[in-house]
Amino acid sequence: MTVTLADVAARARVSPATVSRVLNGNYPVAATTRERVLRAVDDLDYVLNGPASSLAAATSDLVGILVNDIADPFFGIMAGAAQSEIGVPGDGTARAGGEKLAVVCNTGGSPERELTYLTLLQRQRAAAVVLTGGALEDPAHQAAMAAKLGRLADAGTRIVFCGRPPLPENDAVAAALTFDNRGGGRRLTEHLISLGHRRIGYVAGPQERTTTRHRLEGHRAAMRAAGLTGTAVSPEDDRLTVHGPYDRRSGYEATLELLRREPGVTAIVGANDSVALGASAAVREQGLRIPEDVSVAGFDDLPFSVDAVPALTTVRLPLYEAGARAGRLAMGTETPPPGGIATIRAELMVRGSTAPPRGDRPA
Amino acid sequence: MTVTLADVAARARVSPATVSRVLNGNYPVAATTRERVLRAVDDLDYVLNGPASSLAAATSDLVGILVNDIADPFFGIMAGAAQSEIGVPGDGTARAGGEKLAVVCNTGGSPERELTYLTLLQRQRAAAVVLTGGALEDPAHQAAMAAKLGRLADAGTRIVFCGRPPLPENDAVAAALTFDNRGGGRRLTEHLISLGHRRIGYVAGPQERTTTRHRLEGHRAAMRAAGLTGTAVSPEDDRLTVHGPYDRRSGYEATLELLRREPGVTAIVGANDSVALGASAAVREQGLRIPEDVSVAGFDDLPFSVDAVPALTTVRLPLYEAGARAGRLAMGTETPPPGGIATIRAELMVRGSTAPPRGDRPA
DNA sequence: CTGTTAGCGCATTCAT
DNA sequence: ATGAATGCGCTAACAG
Repeated sequence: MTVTLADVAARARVSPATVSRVLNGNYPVAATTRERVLRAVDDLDYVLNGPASSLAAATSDLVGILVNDIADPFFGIMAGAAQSEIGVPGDGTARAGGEKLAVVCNTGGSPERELTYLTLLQRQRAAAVVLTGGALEDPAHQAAMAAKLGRLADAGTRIVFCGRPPLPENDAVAAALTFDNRGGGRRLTEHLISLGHRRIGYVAGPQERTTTRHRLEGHRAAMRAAGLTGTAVSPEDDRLTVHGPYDRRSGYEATLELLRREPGVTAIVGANDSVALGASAAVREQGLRIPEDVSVAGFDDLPFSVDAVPALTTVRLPLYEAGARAGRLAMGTETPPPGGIATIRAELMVRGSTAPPRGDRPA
Repeated sequence: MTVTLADVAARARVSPATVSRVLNGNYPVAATTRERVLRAVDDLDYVLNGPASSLAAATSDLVGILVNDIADPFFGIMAGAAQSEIGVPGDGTARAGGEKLAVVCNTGGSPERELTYLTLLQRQRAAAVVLTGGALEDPAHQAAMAAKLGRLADAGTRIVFCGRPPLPENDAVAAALTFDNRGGGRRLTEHLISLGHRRIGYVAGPQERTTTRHRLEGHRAAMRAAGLTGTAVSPEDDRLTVHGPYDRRSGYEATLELLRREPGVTAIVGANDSVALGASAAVREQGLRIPEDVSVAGFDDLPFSVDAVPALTTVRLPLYEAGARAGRLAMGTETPPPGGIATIRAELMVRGSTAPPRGDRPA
């Protein structure tokens, strides 16, 4: 019923092996023979049987990209960039083999689903896997991940981290691109402090996530350095920090809570831009103006942040560039950084949503 | 080196066939035997060889979800919803077979890449394919798509459309969920007209896309019904319409162009919410206020639209529900609508970004 | 440069 | 309810 490689071989009057060589292009074949084979492929509308090919070759052309939340442009931008480096030449052909199939898998932030997806990709004998976004800090899960990644690597799957801190013993991970979340968080809060803010509310991401912790640590480091809090996490820190998911609703609700706890806050920092947008809505709903009464800041610099009113002060992460680089690393078309680890700089973007607090002036 | 089914069989002291039956669960196996097999699976850390399994069974557990732009939440929301219905039980196990691997493929809006991805999924013998978003109206591409989808369907791949109009002769497509873009566009413009607007600029999406055309047709139908334009596309229509990609930058630039062409416009409609956000920025940059001087409206009601200032009047599409339903249709866990086609309602959301034009009052 | 041969690991007959 | 045998379609030696 379905056309096989043998059918193509018969029509082109060559052996199946020759057809295979033409399609995979990894072997010298006479030009005229190649032509004949390709014509037969087109004539018969032949499509390579991926499973058979993968079985025989003991590797597949599948590349998995794991994301925490596919509806969040933070991940969409990275995933799209990675995919554009990995997959699909875009000339519509794909008659032959060799094209990678870059696919995005949405874990929804669930550690179980993360592991399950890795198993599924292992089952498919994936050529590479890119893991984006922060990791869960639960020791049991980290151990399970390390074990799973080790097995994947042993089976020949190349593993790349993008926006995720490297594992302690990362024999498995070929390369890790990690964002300077701590530095970005610190510079952002330093900016607010230099404007004169002293009581700064922080709407953090979910607990036990590396991204959450690093951004918060940067914030607290800046506060400490300015003598605004103790050296350890103090009750004061806790009172001005609320955790929640990385979405606008969390920013909205946490900000209402912060304003209730401490009406004297003059600035709210969101763990990311979506949170900051929700925070802005809450601030306004309380009859306060941005930035005159309360400054608001975010993190990531997603495309919509510049269109917020007023434009959102935030920390820019080069998501597209990082994703593209991760894609090239997964393909093996870029040499890994020394030690397999590269830290990607986070740049402070000062815009209209932050200003000196009422009746104050910059330091 | 790598553990195979035969290894599991040896350890469990059963035949390979029995192990296969346990893993696929489609066959009666004694409880004690099953236990023994599953224990051996865990002991050996066995992972099914997907390619071998797919080759023997002539079908795979891969499900593809095609999107135009993975960085756009419009697609991310639908894809995430579909994926949550299709894949990954989330209990972390996935020891056995039967789990579907739902993966998202980013075409970037390119018709060639769309076809290439379909070929790649065909090569993998995908169990199902979900195509989201509008289609290109180029006849050559449509013919190529119809042919490709036909071949996929013949090979046993279930095909579902989500937010895409059905094909003329859709034997191949199991089900098509299509948004009422025309109706939504019409109701939105009717709303503006009822507020008293007469000169309404329209920032459309890219040419030759069904979504673009349908939304624009709805807009023009409302204009015509109000006697604000001729029955056909008139020069006037053209003068107040600018096409561009579905992003904020397009909205920004097109709006500057519209304000230059016709300073008397009192309202700008964006083809989607991102475009509307860019339009808002442009309007403000010209020193005009929203909605006092110029009303702005969008389409889709993405999560950030309610946080715009003022909150964006738009047309709500139930993206999550549609994606989830498409996922179930792809899995075969929901019966297709009569005729295989269902139209999904678009709901007008009136918010603060639209108001009567200066010195006017509602009709 | 090309043909021949022998599995890859599993699902599925058919037996029992 | 379980075991034995066959072949899915292709790639990768190995010859020539």
